[in-house]
Amino acid sequence: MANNVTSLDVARLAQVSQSAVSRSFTPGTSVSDATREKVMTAAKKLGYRPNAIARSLITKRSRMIGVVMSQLDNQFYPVVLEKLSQSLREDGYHVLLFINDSQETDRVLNEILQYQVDGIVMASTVLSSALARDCADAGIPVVLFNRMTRQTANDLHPASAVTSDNESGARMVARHLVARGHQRIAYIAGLEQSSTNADRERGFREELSALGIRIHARAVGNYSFEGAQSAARELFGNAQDRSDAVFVGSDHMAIAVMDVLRMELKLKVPQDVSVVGFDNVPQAAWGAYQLTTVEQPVERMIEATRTTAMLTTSDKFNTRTGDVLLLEVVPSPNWPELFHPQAERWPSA
Amino acid sequence: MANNVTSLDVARLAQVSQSAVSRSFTPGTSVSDATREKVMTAAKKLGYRPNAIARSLITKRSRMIGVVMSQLDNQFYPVVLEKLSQSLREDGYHVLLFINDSQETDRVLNEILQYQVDGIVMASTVLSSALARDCADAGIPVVLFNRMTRQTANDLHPASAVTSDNESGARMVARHLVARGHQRIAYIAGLEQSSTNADRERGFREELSALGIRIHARAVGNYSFEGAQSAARELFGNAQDRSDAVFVGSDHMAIAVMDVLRMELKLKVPQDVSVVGFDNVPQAAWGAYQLTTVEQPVERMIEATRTTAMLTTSDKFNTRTGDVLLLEVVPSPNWPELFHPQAERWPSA
DNA sequence: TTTTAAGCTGCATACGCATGCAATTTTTTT
DNA sequence: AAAAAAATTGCATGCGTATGCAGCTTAAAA
Repeated sequence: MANNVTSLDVARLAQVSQSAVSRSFTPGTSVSDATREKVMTAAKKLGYRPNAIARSLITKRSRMIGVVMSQLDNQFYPVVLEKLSQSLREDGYHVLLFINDSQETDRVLNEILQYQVDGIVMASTVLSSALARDCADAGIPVVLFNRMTRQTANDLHPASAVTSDNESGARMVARHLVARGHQRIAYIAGLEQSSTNADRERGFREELSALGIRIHARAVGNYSFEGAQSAARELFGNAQDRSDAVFVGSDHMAIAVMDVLRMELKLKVPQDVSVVGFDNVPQAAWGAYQLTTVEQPVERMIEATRTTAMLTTSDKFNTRTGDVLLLEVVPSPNWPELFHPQAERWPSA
Repeated sequence: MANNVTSLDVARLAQVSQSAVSRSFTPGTSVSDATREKVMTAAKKLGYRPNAIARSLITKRSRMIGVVMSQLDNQFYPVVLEKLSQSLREDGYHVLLFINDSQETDRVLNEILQYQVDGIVMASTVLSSALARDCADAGIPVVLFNRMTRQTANDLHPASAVTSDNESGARMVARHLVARGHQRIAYIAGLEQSSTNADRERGFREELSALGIRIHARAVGNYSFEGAQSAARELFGNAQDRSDAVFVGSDHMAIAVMDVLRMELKLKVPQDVSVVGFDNVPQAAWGAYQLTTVEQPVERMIEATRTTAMLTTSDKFNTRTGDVLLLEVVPSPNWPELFHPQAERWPSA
C-alpha cells in the first residue's frame, strides 16, 4: 500500500511543486540544492520511486532493449546474454527478454514493439524484411547478433548486424589442420541458411583449396546437439575412407560430435580424429574435451552491439532520420590469440 | 515515422471514437462486430500497435515480471530462464531480466521496482528483509526460486519461495552411495549460507547417520566452478585416507570436481572415486561425464513460480490485502524417477 | 405495439510524470 | 546601489490509453 506514492505526494510533504520533485530526480535539470534536499528527504520518508512507465510515456524512451534469443542450451548465448545485460545496464538500460522457440519471430517482435523498447537485439535469428522495415519505420534500431543480414537486391534489410570475422576464423582452422598433417578433412555445418555457417564454410573451403585440398566429407548439424550427433554418425559410422579430422560449425555441436565419436564409435579423439569447434564456450576447456576452437571476441561484439542498439537514444546519432543501414563486422586484429589449440593430433610426420 | 500512430489516428480513419478503438483491442469489452472490424481494418492500414506503456499507466499492470538471476554459467539457470520465460509468455507476461553479479541485489531491485513489474522472481539470490518488505508494501509478489526464505523470528520475509525437496534428494544420494558399498564418503558444499545447501547437507548427513556412517571429509565449493576445483584438490590431493565417493552440491561443481580428479590427480572416476551431483543439468548426461545426479523437477517448480508470481494479477488471489506469506516446497511424489544413476562404481562386494 | 432490458457508443477524465513558459528570486556586473 | 544576467520555481499541459457514465440503438419480453 506504499506504492501509490507519487511525485505529487512527495511534493506536498516537501512543500514544493510537483515539477520540483520531477526535476530533483532528473539529472541535468535546474534545481537548487536546498529544494533537492527537501525533496529527497520527503521522498525517502515516503518510499517514493519514480514511475518508469509514466516517465517513458512522456520522454518516449523506455530505456528497455528487447533481446530475442533462442538456443539457450548452447552456452555461447547465456554468456552473451549475461555480458550484454551488464553492458546495457551500465548505460541505464534494461533487457526485456524474449526467447523464441521456432520461427515465431514475427509474433515475438510484435509483442516487443508494443513495449516501446528503445532498441532490439536479435541473436541467432533471421529477421523478415517486413518486420525489419516495421522497426525502421518506428525508428527502432535493430541489431542482429551473430548473424548478418541478407542483402540481396530485393531483400534489403534496414537492420544492423554484428558478427565476428567468421571467414578468417575458419581459414585459420583450415591452415591449422593441414599443418598438422591432416588430409581427409570433414566439415559439419550449422544451419545452412545462416550467414555464420555460410561464412565459415566458405572460408574453410577456400583456404583448403588454396592448400590444394578439398573437403573430404560434409554433413549438416543445424547448430543443434542432436543434429550434430546424427551428422557424426553419418560421417564416421562407416569405417572405410573415414575422415581423420573434422571442423564443426560450433563448439556446442563439436562436443556432441566428440561424444558420439568416443562413446558410440569407439574412436579416439584426437588420436583417430581431430575435432575443431568454433566459439570457445566455457565447456571447450573442460578436461574431458579440451576442444580446439576459435574464440569469438564476445566483448568486442557486445560493445558494437551496445552502441548500435542505443543509437536513437544517443545524442550523436539518429537513425530515425532515415533508413540508415549499418553493417558492422567486428574485425579481429589479433586472430592468432583467439585461436585455442588444445588436444590435437600431432603431425603425422 | 510510422510509430506515431495512436488509437486516435485509428479512430479518425475508422470514423469511430477513440474508446471504440481501445475496446476493440481489449478482450472482454463491449463492441459490435461491425465497429471492431472497421477498427481493425483501419489499424492494419496504419500499422497501429497499442502502446503497452500507456496501457500500463492506466491499468497499473505492466504484464512484466522482473527476473533476477546470477550464475548463468551454471547451465541450470539458463534452462530455468528459458522455461520460465515461455511459461510466462503463455499468460501474456514478459521477462524483464536482471543479472546481478555480486551482492548488489538492493540496487537491482530498486531498478526493477521502478518499472512497475507485476511480480518478481529471484533465482539463487538472498533477499534482504527490508527489500522484501518494500515489495510487500508495494503489493508486488516476490518469489525466491531455488532458495528458501530465512524465517528466524526477527527476520520474517513476506516473500514466497519455491524449491524442490532438496533434503529427500540428498537422502537418496546417501542411500545410493552406501548401497554401492562406499564407506568413506565426502561432501562438497555449495554456498554455506544458502538454504539449498543447508537442506541438502542436512539430509545427506542425517541419512548417512541413520545408516551408521559419518561424512568422511568436507569442503566448500560455493557453487562455483573454481571453488569446486579447489575443494576437490583439498579433499583428494592427499593420497592417504582418501574418500572413495563424493556428493557434490551441484552438477556444475561436480563436473569441475571430476575434471580435477581425472586430469590433475589422475584418479579414475568412477573406479577410484564415485561422484554424485545435484540438478541434472544437460551436461550431466554428456558422454565424458555421465554424472549420477538428482534431478530437480524444473517444470513443476516453474509452474509453482508462475502462479505465485502472478498472484496480484489473478482474479482469485490478492496479496495486496495483506502480508501474505507463501512458502511452497514443490513436493517430489516420484523422487525415484528423478534420480539418475549413471557411472557408479560397482558394489565392492 | 408498448415496455423493458440489453447492447453499443462517445464523452470526459485520469494514470504519473516531464517540460515549455512566464514569474520570481538570486547572483553578478557596472 | 542600481541594472542586467542567471538561476530557480510553479503553472499548465500533454504523453496514449482505459473506463465510468449517460445517451442512444437494437433486441427481447409483455
